[in-house]
Amino acid sequence: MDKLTVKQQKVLDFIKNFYVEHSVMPTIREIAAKFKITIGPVQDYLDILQRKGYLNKKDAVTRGLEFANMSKFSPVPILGSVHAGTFLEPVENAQDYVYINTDVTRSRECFALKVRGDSMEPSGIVEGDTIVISKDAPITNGDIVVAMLKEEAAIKVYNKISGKVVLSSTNPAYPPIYPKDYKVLGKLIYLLREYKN
Amino acid sequence: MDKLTVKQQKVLDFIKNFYVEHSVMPTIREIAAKFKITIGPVQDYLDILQRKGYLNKKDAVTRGLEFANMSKFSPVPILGSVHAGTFLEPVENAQDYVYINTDVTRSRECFALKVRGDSMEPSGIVEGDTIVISKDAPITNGDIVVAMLKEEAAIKVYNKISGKVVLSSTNPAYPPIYPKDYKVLGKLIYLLREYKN
DNA sequence: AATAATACCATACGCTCGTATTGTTTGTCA
DNA sequence: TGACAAACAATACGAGCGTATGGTATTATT
Repeated sequence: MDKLTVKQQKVLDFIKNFYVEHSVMPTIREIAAKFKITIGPVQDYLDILQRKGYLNKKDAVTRGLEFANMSKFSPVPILGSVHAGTFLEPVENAQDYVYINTDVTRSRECFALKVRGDSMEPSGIVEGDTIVISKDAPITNGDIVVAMLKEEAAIKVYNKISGKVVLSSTNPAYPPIYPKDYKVLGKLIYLLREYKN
Repeated sequence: MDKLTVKQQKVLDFIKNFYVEHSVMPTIREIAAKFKITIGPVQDYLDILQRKGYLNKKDAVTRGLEFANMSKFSPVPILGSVHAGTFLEPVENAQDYVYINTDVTRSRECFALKVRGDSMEPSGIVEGDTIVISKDAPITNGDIVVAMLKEEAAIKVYNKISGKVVLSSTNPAYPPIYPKDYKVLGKLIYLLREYKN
């Protein structure tokens, strides 16, 4: 990536700060006003910042600038909670979302769950955590998955050993399961934990 | 939060999808075009979605819609890593950021660290996790903090019992410390973990 | 000394934007 | 039955937008 002059860097910094503060990109004239210059040179700056790879611009779209390497966030619905490593409870307010970097979701279909219980505690998944599950990521041995067992859903470690599927908890208090009927809802790809107060 | 009619929900969904796809909010006329209606009713929809608490709108700002419960993200610099519960290593690329919901940081000054080692494994903090530290959140007994001990930094549980400060790991392999010289760099407020393939 | 890149001014075009206003139709609920 | 909300049409206004063009002055680089 080409280096920027001091002024070019200042323009880019302003755009970043503006975006953090307002959550929209500035218009050309807003940038011009900030630096007390006319819109002509701002067009130059935007051309340069594009050419050097720091920005993208959507043609003829107001506030249509984009940071070249700032990934986008997409809303992932929080569908329910997995309780005590056993059953899944739907959440009432289906409008609840957690916003995840698209680098992580990679445009896969995802949903999120709240963790209840301690069945996965030894692998660092504890009560209250928000876990993001991808519905269509490929699953290999050792992956952590959410699986339906009859009418119950649980967070388990998936292993297929010589054709036989084992679903195990990392907490030894819960014995491994060799299920006849099961359906893997998805694979754990991300975890969020907020420490409150 | 007031319930939405089917049509109102569709409009809200379109706005969400548009945002995910284009990373800018649609204009009134773009919404109108999508539903093949005029801009009058779209104004009605936006008023309703605002009144019912799903959207905010910046006055007279093109593409100035905002999701009411989608908080903004602010960049938190990843300053280094905490290795094996003992020392802190600065990260070379200071341009590395993790984007955190401003609901979480609450405009507090924060930084992020990569976790190395297993000193906090029993409390669900494992190797590779990204932890977000607030420099100015109040600290009370039981909080997890990053503390400087002489020239070393570590993740520890903070407790002050009858005037005496104890810094302990949750992994019993590391004995608790009753430090003479120490400085608390900040308090753990958030944790991110990506499960890579 | 010549060339190129940077950093600026000035101005104009036409379109798109949010806003505002007035009105119609349909359905729901007290 | 009467009131109200929802869902739409039609149109007008002025401001703001991205774009384009054609300059000048300064500073590096070759």
